[in-house]
Amino acid sequence: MKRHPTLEDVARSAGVSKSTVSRVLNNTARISDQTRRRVLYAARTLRYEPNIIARSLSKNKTNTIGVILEDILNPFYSAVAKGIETALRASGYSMILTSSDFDYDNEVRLTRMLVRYKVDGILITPMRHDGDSIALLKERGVPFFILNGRSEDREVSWIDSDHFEGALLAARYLLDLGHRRFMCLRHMAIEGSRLRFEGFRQAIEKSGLALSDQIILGDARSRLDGYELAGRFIDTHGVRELPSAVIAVNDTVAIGVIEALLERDVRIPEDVSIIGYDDINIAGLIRVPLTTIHQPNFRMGEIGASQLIDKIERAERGVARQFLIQPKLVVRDSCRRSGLPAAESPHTDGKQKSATGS
Amino acid sequence: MKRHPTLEDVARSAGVSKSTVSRVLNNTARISDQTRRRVLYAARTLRYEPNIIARSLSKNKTNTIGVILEDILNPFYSAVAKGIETALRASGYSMILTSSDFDYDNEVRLTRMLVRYKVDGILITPMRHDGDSIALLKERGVPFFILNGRSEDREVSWIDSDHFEGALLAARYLLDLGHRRFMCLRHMAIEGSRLRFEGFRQAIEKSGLALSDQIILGDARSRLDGYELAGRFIDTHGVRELPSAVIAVNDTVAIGVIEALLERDVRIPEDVSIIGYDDINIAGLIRVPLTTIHQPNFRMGEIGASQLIDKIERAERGVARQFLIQPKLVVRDSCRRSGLPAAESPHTDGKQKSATGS
DNA sequence: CAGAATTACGCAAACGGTTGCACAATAAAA
DNA sequence: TTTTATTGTGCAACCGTTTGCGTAATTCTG
Repeated sequence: MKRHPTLEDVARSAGVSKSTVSRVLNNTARISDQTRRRVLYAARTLRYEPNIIARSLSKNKTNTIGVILEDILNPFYSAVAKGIETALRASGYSMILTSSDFDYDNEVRLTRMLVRYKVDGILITPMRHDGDSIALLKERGVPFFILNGRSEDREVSWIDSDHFEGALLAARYLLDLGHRRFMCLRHMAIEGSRLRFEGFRQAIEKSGLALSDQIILGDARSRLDGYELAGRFIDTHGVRELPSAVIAVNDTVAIGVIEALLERDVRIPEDVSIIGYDDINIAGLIRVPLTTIHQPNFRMGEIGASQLIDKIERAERGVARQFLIQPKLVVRDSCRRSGLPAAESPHTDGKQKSATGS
Repeated sequence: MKRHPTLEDVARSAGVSKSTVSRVLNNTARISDQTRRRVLYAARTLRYEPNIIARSLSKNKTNTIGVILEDILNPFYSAVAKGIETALRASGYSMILTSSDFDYDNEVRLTRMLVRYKVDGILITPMRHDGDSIALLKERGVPFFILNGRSEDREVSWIDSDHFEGALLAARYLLDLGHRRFMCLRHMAIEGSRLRFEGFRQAIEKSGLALSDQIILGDARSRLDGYELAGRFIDTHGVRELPSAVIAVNDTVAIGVIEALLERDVRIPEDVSIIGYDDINIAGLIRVPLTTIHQPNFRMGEIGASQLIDKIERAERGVARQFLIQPKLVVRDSCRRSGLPAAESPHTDGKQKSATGS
């Protein structure tokens, strides 16, 4: 087992004390040119690399931030992670990336782990804003920032898209296209997803329809969930029971649904319209280019990371900041007017973004 | 600034020494039931969380492994990362995930950073097997494992797919379909990608064609690269100069190419066939389900991580292991026989995997 | 019931850095 | 030339754990 050279080794080799070496390497005091040169030379020849662990212990600062996302396999979160990494790297931080896999206990466990690692701050997509994770962070005074979620507490900072509004946009769009019966794939364990469902419900009820007439399938978070839930529905109720439109809690679920439908020879959008949420980068590239609700994924990661760093470095002095992103409807090819014969599709070229006239 | 409770605090509160607390918490010595209870009680009420940094320094073990991938945005690597995380979590390790963005200097910088962090081991997708990253790791005796790459050194462990063979499969498949002129999007900065190009070259030359007759576009690694390179080609040379088939260094590039072609009203596969590499999870779901070469992404991450842990925990005793994965051709809808009029497409349902009869 | 073995716990050093303070050597001021 | 300020460096404590060693108290043995 080779031992890595330490400050002590460098000091010995340069004939000075540890403190001097430390000060030279960190440029933290006036050192004579002669010693400086000697120290640098020794450090270089020994290929000295400072032990960050020791430094962290001593300075009580790790220059590491912890990230807890719900699912790193979801392209939406990949992009968020990328945004985070970009911002962090620019400020000299690195990240410990973890994924709760939509499991609350996991999330709490990971939070505890990161606290133990003494990360300088945490970026988290919490499943509940009043859960144990947030509570622990508050108690310990660990700076944190909520991604893709929010909090009633005026003291905590977050960035979130307006899920409610986004879902309203989606539902209204389909309603405007004449759809009256929907299949909604929701996921009630996550706050944001619950809000999306609320948006859907409100749109339905405001337009005089009964929520009980809608088909609501539960706990869909991944492509597989969408695939299985939709597939099972058709296989037990038959294709004829399919409503004319599907609203999915996110794009990956939507893609799974599309798979299941196409496999059973249901045409999209001729037979069934479908709308997603997130606008993941491949949303426009799948078999049926997906109409969806856009939120700026990479940017959200970047903002979260830089806000967190701000908070860490300015300590308590800054006030909390909240960002509520207005989602946008992105019309592609997966929706069309209800009851229309399989004629002209409302194909729109490129990424025309527009809001429904409400 | 709140201070986190330390061993000392727990000890004081329980009326014992630090050592005792440590031993109780780690179950590392016989302790009387009475004291144990007192200690546990104190720890619980103080919400004590051990300081991993201090522990790491003391034990000279961080239980963290560093991961350097080329691009976390590429779904192939997302899946690899997921596989890694799964295996690590099962063994009580966590990961620092970083991405070199296909930049060699970045890779070296990140390696150095991870060495400083005193990670117990490193999983790396090195751009060169004889580069500075690997050299540093060897010199320091940091256990490492190469993902998606290999090394001539018998001492180093790696898992890689047989890029050469895979590219051969791809090229032969297209040759068998009657294609004679290709556009190849390659990426020479990465070893694996170079091998893929070599496979392509060999297939071309063995079948009596001239490499110089092929259109070779350089340094494509992302969807955007594919989109721009292909788009630019058409815009300068005209659609008529397009060959009948495209071979892309990976699926994301292939998807970019497809985008560019479709935008310019080139039909796939009627006008141009295209084949990718990696079989990322959405390869079958894009507008034109992509024929590609499959490699087991998640599994590769899992194997890499567990092999690395093995190496770490068994120290020097284990011998190096190499895994060469045989890639498979996955036929979907993006290729068809050359010269065939836009008639019946060779659509195959689902994910039929087959090798070409060579 | 004395001596040996075992049990339960504390002391203090170590891990590898950082940093406040002391102080010698030199330079500037009186 | 003496006093004072400045510069350059070392000493030692500290960050929060783990762990080898020592020892008092308890239990076992014959």
